Amino acid sequence: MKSLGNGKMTKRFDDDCVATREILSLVGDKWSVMVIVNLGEGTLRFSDLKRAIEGISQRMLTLALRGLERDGLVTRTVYPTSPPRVDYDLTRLGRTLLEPVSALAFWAQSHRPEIERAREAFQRAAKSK
Amino acid sequence: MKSLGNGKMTKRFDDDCVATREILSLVGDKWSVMVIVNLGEGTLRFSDLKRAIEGISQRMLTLALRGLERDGLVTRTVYPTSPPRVDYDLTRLGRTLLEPVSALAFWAQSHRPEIERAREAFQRAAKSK
DNA sequence: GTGCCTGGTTACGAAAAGTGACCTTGGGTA
DNA sequence: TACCCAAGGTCACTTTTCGTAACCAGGCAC
Repeated sequence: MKSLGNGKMTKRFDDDCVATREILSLVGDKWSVMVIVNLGEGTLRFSDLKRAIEGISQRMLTLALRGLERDGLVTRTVYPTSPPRVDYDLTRLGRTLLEPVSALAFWAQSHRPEIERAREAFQRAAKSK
Repeated sequence: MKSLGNGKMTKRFDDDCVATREILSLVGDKWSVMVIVNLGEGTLRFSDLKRAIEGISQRMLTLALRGLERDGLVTRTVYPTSPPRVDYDLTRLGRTLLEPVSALAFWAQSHRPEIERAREAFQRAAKSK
């Protein structure tokens, strides 16, 4: 993703823009990111993930996992034991995503205070306006 | 974002999980990502962005820009000319986000074919099931 | 049978995304 | 003067998606 070096850009990026956006929206989903980061540690079961990702509901976790599975980022392995047991893992492709996604998560964590300050400042500015 | 090295993880990450998620959802928004990547090139006007980001509507661009402005990632400069002119720029903080976000956009572009193949395979698997 | 466990699915209300029409302020033009 | 345009929005409305709470399957234990 180098600069296009003309100060106007637009055109070259445009071509892939729609498709890229579609893929980004996969990643952009906050739950998916959390799933990927957690699976970066290794295999986890459905209930592990549910516990690990604070605030996620069963449904949202299911949807996130289905999406990731569909896109070939996560594998789903069912053991027909009782009670049933389902393991989730990152695929090779999923692991390639781990690095950029972790970088993003790290950025989010480390710049959180700055962002919170900016939000407060914005609030104040909006109020006094 | 290093491994927690215990194969279970969860706890340490949990603490910041909710807040991190909130910040990720900012970035995760596909339109915001596109705005940031485009502004990485330099100053752009509202209409430049609208043209550059294929498929975005006026309203969605406005909302994305407001969100980014609120979070201190972009600045908005109004020139009271006629017709009015509004410049958008990344802030220092916004530029720190450029690198991880570009990495992600690059990942999305370069793995697009793989993901598309995975989706097709998933479709077929679902159909035959 | 009743209850409990995991890993879901369904039903439904709330919130957000997305769309199209409209507004404003000045300038050009006919 | 009346009309139209351009930039950068906003508003009203429709469609999607999110999120919650409840329920289901099926094996085991009591």
